[in-house]
Amino acid sequence: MTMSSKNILVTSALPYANGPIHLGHMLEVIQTDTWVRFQKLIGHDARYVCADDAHGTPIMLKARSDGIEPAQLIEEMLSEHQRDFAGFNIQFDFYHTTHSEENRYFSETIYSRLNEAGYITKRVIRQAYDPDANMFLPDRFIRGECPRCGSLDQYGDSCESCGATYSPADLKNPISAISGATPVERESEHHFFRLPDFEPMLKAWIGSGCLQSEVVNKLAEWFNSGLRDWDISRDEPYFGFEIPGHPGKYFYVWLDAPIGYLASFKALCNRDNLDFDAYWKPDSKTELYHFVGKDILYFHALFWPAVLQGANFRTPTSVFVHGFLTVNGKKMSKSRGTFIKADTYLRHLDPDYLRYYFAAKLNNRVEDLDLSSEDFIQRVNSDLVGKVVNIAARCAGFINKRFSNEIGDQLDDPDMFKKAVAAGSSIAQAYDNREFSRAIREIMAVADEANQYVNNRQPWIVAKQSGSDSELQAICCQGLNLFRLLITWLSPATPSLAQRSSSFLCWDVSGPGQWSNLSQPLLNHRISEYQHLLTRINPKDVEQMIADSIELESPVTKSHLSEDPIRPEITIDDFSKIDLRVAKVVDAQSVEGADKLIELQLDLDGESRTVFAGIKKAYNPQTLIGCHVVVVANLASRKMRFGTSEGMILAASGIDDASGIFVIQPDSGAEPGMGVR
RNA sequence: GGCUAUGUAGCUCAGCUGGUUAGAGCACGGCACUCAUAAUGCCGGGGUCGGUAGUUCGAAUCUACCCAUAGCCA
Repeated sequence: MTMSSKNILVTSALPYANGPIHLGHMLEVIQTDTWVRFQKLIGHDARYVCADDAHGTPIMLKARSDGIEPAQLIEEMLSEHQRDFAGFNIQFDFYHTTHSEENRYFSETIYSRLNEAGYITKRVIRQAYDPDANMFLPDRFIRGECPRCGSLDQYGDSCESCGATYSPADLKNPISAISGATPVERESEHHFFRLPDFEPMLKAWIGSGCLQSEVVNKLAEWFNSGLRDWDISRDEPYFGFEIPGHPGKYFYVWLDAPIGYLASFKALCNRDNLDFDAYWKPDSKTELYHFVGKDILYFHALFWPAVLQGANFRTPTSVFVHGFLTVNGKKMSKSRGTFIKADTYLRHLDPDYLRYYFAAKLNNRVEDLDLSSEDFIQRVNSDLVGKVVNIAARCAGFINKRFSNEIGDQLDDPDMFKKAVAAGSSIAQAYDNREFSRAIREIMAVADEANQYVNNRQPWIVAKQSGSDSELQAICCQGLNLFRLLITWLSPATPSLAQRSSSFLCWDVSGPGQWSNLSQPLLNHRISEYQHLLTRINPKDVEQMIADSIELESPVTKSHLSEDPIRPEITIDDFSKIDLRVAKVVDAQSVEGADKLIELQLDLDGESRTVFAGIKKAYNPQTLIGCHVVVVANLASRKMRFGTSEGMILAASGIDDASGIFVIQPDSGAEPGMGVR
């Protein structure tokens, strides 16, 4: 592939700093890293930046529940994320955080440029507010019953059960997921980005032909339903950047997240003395690509180009969208052990296995990709170890033993080698178009030819014939040069295998521009002693990784008996002093001012009792009416702040009520007044 | 519910603008070889191309409807 060197800036979507990196993140980052490594390998100037997305309500709340400052949380996540990416040999030119001075600068700059150009409007909106936590509630933090199908405990924006979408105000019996309080409506002034102003510009951008067809379809859908203003402000308390001149108002995390691409690149420019404007001015000749998952296409293909244009920056050359990762055919799930963290993977398996597998299955369409354990093991073992590494192994022995590591001065079959080299242009094209699966397929076809070649030439026979040394050397030289081709082509996908191969061959196969040197075979060259370049995947390691990933839905870490041991022995006479009776709940009211108590009116076969029970957290008073319960009928009355309790009802619970409260009810047929013995 | 994708051999996937008996890898069966981490090579079995109807001389490939799966609906 011959072309003049291009300047390319590439990004992956910013991982959110409230949780660990998992294999879903790795799919995108591996795709991006492979593409960038390929661009460097064919001689382009490619830079790859990313950052942690460190703002927003979820991070604020996570920090609060962990009992630390948000700044500390995001700092810890940042180093964890960087460690995981490094473990997979992801070669970022810069990895930053959106909680940085560069990002503050660009967020403010972009906002003020948009504002000066008239692209910001302000208006008052009504929104759910948590009166206990004193904050506005994002949709996801409101839970209640679906207005359409009535399913319980659904999010404020959509129902997981029937798929309905609605606004939080439509939810029945809404509660705040933060405090449990009932949200109230409250007004607030918000800042909006006037997206509809950019419709012509966006259509032109889409028409430039660089987007995937699925993406174009999706965008058309949004255009058809009409563009709307985008709400870009949030009220305090919020972890993020305050909008200058508007105390208490913050930039919405989705505004400053993509701005993190500029900020991270700016930090790279500062470090490496690059010209920032050459990449970001409106008429820039450089290329800019964002790799993102299909879930965030909206932000990258609609808001982001418009925001950039409105703020007088260049727009992306393209946005490359990929699908989701599934594991063994299902969505990743913690209870099935298929929610695999990057860190867990690395404890059991070599990163190149996964990188190769993803490359072998990725294409340039918006399709989900399945990581199937069995397929993974078979594919990696037979392709990488059985085919590719095998070629080096079966030739190296002769060179090491018979020719003191000298590869010799000629190929056995130059035409065949030339033909193999020629396959490189189609492979390069496949890589460049992000059709990695095609690239890998074509590379493996050459590996097959190489193995066929060795089989046909039978070096083990030649080795036994006297006077055939130079023939034997040329055959092995051919094999090793074919191996060099293969490993160079594979190096964007399997960098650590490439590195080990480089030291075996004493030749840097993955250096910048190496792709174009392949037509010149390695001759008169000394290699190293062969050592195994890659071991097969042991299926037990995969099993163990999945076993380590299983998280029990409700881990029972403590036992009730150990926390609350059985008390000293009593006699039957002691027990018979307690008079337990069946009673019917006639009425039940929540007690104003008490967060635990319900006031119950009980009927004991004509006798009426008022009992206060500490079960409000677990029971809705209405649902108790009509139930039969067990009451301690001869317990001395007790005066309480809210009235006198004439008895006590029985309920089961753990020592601290955290694992629930369960009222004891007699089996059907029991009548009020019956004794319990 | 609306929209956008996807559905090809046991598994993972190729099949470009419709054109001869539908392909590859892995898995499976047989043979060969022994240089190589039992790796490699050769041969073979296996699919009514999600379903139905239609357009066409001809459809896995185009159209409509249906089924299943995934996602989006700010």
